[in-house]
Amino acid sequence: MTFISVSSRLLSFLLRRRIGTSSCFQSLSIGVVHFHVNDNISKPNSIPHSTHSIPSPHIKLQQYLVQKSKSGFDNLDDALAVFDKMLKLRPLPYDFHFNQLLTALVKMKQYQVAVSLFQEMSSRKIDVDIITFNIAINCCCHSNRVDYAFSLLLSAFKRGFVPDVFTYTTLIRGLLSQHKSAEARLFFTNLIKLNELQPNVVTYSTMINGLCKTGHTEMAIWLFRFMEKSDCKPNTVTYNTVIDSICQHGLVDDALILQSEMMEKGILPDVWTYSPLIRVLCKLNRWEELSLLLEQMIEDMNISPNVHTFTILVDAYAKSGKLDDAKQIIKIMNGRGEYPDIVTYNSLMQAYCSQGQMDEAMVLYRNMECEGLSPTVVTHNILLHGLCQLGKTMEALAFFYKIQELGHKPDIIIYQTLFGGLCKSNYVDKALSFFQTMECNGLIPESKTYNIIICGCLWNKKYNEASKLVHKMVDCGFSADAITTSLLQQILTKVQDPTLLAMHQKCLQSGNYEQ
DNA sequence: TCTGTCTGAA
Repeated sequence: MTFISVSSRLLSFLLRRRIGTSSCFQSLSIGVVHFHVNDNISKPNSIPHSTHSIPSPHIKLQQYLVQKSKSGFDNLDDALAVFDKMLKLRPLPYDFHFNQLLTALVKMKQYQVAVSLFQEMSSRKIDVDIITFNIAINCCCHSNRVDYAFSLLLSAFKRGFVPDVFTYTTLIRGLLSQHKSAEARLFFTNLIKLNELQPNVVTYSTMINGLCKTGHTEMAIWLFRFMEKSDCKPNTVTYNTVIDSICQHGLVDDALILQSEMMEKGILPDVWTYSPLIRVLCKLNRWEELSLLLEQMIEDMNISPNVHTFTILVDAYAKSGKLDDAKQIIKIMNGRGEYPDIVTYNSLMQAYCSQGQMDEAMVLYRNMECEGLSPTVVTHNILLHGLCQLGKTMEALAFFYKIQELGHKPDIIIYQTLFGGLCKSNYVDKALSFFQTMECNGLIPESKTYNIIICGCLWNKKYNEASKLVHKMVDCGFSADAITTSLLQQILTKVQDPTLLAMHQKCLQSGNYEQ
């Protein structure tokens, strides 16, 4: 089956299933919370089961915090104002309330603020429990301060708290997110050996994900199989983690087998299970299987694609030159209440650019801003690349300056695109001068950066500049890629220049060609 | 009230 027939089948299928937008955006306005301040600083030791004995401001606070810990505060100042009021409230709110406030901050990803509030609570000797510690430890890990997280573990011990499975799972994730996978593995196994940790499905899934992400896929699969034999069975998240990792390695058949396995065991897949599979099937041009999988997902399993899933499809259509189908997908998304975001638009913009429809891409770029979507460095790179591909080098250069005027900092990929465009139009001197600017701006060239500009120099017969850059590149631990090497060899068949020969020698010495 | 996948674009 061809991509075209799958695409029309899929489109009509999605159109048939079009649903209205969700009407669940009800206002959840909460009245102003009034706090009373008195001088009674006594605090009950345990949370009463009946609300009769709880002062009214505490009940309001509880209701407010329950809602805010689910939805998050509108802004940080509101959260801080509530914290200040809580500090003045007498009797002091329960640790439970402070935990809810900290949880709300976590929802807002205000990890460092949460840690500051925890410190403030500690300095004021406000009662906390192991959950407060767990939240603070988690915040440290999210702020890449796993060292501080461990020092909090130590203070928890000192204060007589017994760390639980949440504490240890959080710390294991912290270590893994800091690429300390050996330490995480040691910590995990030692805790089990010492009987300090009875891992639950989250602990195992965390460990498996960390192993996958740090390149220890085999170990991850071993742990996954071990789990299957244990009392703690893998759940949807565990399967999703492993399926995603297998897909990342392009082993879609293994991933599909695992997906069937989970369904046979009665573990329900979700949108996270399907998205990596859809992505890899698109990438491998296995359209027929893609179509079947989408049908299974939407019709059999009643799982609705989300913005990520749709973007994978938009991107697949865009990359196959099916611009109309990509646009059709966006219409379907709107109809289903899944609104395209910046990533979706970037894919669409790329489709316009690859079709040479730069004007359309620019219109989309401007409209997008009207819709409140802010362009990213990726957006700018797509447009810059589009202009360079069309040979509109001066326009590309103007665009490059304009985005900086608008306050966007170019990244290494933007510079690479620019170098490629300039070299292609024989403005290699300009490229070399931008290369210097780039380095002055603190951006460190990567292998690809060097290779692009070296090729540019070679094309333009700037052999001395090319030679200097080859030496610099090799000294930085990079090597010539296949394109640079073959270009060099091609030139050498015609020109027997000693600089070129030395350069070629240097390239050969630098190890395997990077593909 | 606390822990996990968070997938999509250059």
